[in-house]
Amino acid sequence: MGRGDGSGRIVSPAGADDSGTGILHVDMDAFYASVATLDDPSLRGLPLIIGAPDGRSVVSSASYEARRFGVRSAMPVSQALRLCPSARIVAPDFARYQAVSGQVMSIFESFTPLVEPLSIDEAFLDVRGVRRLWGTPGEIAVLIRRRVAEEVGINCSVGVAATKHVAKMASTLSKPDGLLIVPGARTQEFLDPRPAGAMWGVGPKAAAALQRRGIHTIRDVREAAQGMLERALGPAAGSRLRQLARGEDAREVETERVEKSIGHEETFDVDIVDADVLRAELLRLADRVGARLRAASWEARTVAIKVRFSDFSTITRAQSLPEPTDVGQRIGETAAALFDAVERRDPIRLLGVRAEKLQGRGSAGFALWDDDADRRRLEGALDDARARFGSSMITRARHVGRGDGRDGPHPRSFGRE
DNA sequence: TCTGGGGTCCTGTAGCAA
DNA sequence: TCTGTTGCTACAGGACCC
Repeated sequence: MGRGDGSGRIVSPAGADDSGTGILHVDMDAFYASVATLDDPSLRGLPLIIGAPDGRSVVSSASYEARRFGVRSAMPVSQALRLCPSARIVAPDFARYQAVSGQVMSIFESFTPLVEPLSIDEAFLDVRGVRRLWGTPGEIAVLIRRRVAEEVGINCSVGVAATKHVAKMASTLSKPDGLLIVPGARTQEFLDPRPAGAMWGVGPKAAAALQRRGIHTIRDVREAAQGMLERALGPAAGSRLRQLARGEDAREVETERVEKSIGHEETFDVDIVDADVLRAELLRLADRVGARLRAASWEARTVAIKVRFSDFSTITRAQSLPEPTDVGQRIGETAAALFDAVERRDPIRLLGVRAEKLQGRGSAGFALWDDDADRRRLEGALDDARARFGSSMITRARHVGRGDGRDGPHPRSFGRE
């Protein structure tokens, strides 16, 4: 089956049976690399790696030409270059990806209002109610693929099925530039022979836990005793997986999604020991988190920090606040206090600050604050932060994902496609 | 070989109150 | 008053997703 490089691709013939379906999963092919090629046609046909060329960055996306060499997302760029020395490295341009994503999502919404963006480059569509307007789900999938190619200039793959889970699996199998339809009545026949690890939500750990119990295929999952699955994966995941293996997936396409946390983290070019430098870095991250909270009119009830040491071990610490806040200084003070309470003093490669348990502030922006004292305090804090951290007192890794200084609203995930 | 960044969800544990 | 149970919340860690 699909290994990310297009091998094992399965597509449906024209006019294939689409009875009993209604959910589409549309996924852009090698999205970042496709946008790079769109903007610079001389890159077409070349192995491309989207990522920073140096530091500790990883591959955000790779063209299919690069994937044939074994290059994969999330692989260190240095390793990717060893596998494919001829690859061209292209720096990511997230603002551009966002713009192209907007174009694509608009096309989806011209077919149905029931669009659930999953990330910058993929979405679920419920087309059950628009049959009279546009045709059957299979016909709509063909139209969408054509329009995305003609109007945006990039390829996408579409899975058509009765449920989100099966549609998602189908689009993965059809990549690149494919369409795979799984008629409702043939859902089980489609699922049964596929590896358990191909199921959405089964990562390497869960797949290994299943393998150890002799569960290799989705049929094995379906036939396994509920108790055994729950022991292997926990009660929630065990029971959910069994349902998915039976083709049962009642999740609707949801158009509204509420963010639950906002955070920033940074990996340094070199590991840092100096506590003052680290504290300053925490305050800088907290300032950015506060700015995003205010931009979104959210307040956070909990502040969490993440510390990754030189040996890659990672700890998190969190503390709830007496009162919710969107002020960077308050978040920074809490983060610094959490950091000071960490006893381990090994060199640190990454720091992160996250605002959790978000709640609406009920008003947007600075101007609506009615408390002048708060406003002066924030301005003072910002001035202080600018004075203290305005200059580049430490070197940081070049960022492949967000964390490049551009704050603002963004979809659920932005770093990798 | 040396592992980014931004998220969500789940589980286990501990403390607290009824 | 003490003990055990139950339920809730907070916190830490980990798996997973793109």
